Amino acid sequence: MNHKTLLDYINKHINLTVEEEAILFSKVVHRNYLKDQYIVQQGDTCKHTNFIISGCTKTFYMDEKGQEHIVMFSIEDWWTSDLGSFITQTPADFNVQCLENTQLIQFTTESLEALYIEIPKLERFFRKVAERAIVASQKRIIQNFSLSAIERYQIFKKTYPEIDQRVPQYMIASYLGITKEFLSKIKSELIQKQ
Amino acid sequence: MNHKTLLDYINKHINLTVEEEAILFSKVVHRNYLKDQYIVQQGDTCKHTNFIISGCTKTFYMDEKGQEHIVMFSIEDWWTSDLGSFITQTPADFNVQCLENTQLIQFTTESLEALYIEIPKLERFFRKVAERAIVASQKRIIQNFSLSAIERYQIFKKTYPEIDQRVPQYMIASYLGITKEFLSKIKSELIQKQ
DNA sequence: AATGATTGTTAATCTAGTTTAACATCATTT
DNA sequence: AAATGATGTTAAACTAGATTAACAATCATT
Repeated sequence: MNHKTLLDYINKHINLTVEEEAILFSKVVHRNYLKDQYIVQQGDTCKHTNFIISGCTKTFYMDEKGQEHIVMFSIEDWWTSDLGSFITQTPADFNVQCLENTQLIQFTTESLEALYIEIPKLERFFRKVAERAIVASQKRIIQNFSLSAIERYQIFKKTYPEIDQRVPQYMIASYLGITKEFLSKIKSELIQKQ
Repeated sequence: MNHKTLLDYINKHINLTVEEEAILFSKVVHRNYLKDQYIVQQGDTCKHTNFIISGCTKTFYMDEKGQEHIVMFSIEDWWTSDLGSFITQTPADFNVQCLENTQLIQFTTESLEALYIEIPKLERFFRKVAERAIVASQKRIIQNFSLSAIERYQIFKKTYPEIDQRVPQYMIASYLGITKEFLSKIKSELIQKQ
C-alpha cells in the first residue's frame, strides 16, 4: 500500500499504534492527479492539506499583471496546499498545480478535527510540521534579501538538486524571483567560469 | 498581574481551567529587558519562545558583509524568538533585540514539553500559533516578489501603522529590503503626489 | 548653549536585473 | 517529414534601486 510513505514520515515524529494507524487511514482520501491538473485554485477555499506520495507540484501566485510567481515546489514526502486558506477557510491566494502525475493523501478540515480528538498525539505531529514550514519560509526570506540572484540560484541547486532536474528552467527563474532570460545569462556565466 | 495579556490571547484559541492557568504560570518566567538589550543572539542556541506583554523588538540577520536585514518587528501580543534555533536547538540565524523596554513571558523547551504533557490542549494552541506564523511568512514572500518597493512600503504602513510610528525609518527600509536613501526618496515622491 | 551622536534628505553616478525582440532547440502531433 | 508549441538563448536598450558623499535636522548629554 502507498500509505507506507505517510506512516514512515509520521513515525519520525510520533509513534502510532496499529489501531491509530487504522483510524488515520479511515479518515483520509488517497487521490491521483494528472500532470497540469490543479489541486488548489486561487480564489477557491482550499479544502485539503495534501501529503505527496509521488509526483511534483508548484505553488504559485498570479499577480494583477498576470505574472506567475512560484512560491514553492513540492515533491514526495512534502506537504502542499494553501495553508492560509485552509486554516482560515477563506479564498486561496495561491494555485497548486501538478508538474507531473501526482499521488496525494488528502486531509480535510473536518477529518483533521476528528483526528485531533481521536488521536490527540496528532496535534503534536502537525505542530511540528507547521514549525518546520516556518523555518523553511523564514530561510527563504533571508536569502531573498541578502543574496544576489547568482547566489540564490547556487543555493537552490545545492538544496534541491532533484527539483533543479525535474522542473523547466523558466519555473526555477520564477521561484528565484528573476526572469528566465536573466537565469539563462547567470547559467552561461557560471559555465564559463569553470 | 501582567499574565492577563497572555491569558486573553490563549483564550481566543482554547479554553483553560483555572487550575490549568495556574500550571501554565508555574512553568513560565516573566522577564524585563531594557532598550537595546538582546533577547537572542545569532550563533547562540535560542533558549526561549517569548510572548511580548509590552514593548517592541526587531528580529534581524547580519550577513557576511556586516549588513543588517530585519526579518520582522514584534510588539505587544506577538511572539518573538528564533523559532528555527529554538525547535531544533541549533545556533540561531537571527538576533532579537529590544527597540524599547520590553516585558516578556518566556517558555523554555523543557517547560513547553512539560506543559504539553500536563495540558495537552496546549499542543493545539501552539499548532495554531505556528500556522499563523507560516501564513504571515508566506504573505511576505509573495509581497517581496511581486511588488515594487513603493507598493511594499504602502502595504507595510497600512498593515502595521503602529510600527511605522514607533520605529526609526532606516529600520523600516531594512525590513522592506531597500536602502534608507531609497525609502527617503519614496516617501518624498508619495508626499508630492498628494 | 554647545557638542556630538543618531537619524533623515538630496543628488549624481552606477549596476543588477528587466524588457523586448529575434532566433534556436527540442518534443509532440499530424 | 513538416508543423506546431513549448522551452531556452543572446544581445541591446532601459529602469528600479544601490552606492557614495555631502549636508540637515533632531536628539541627548554635559
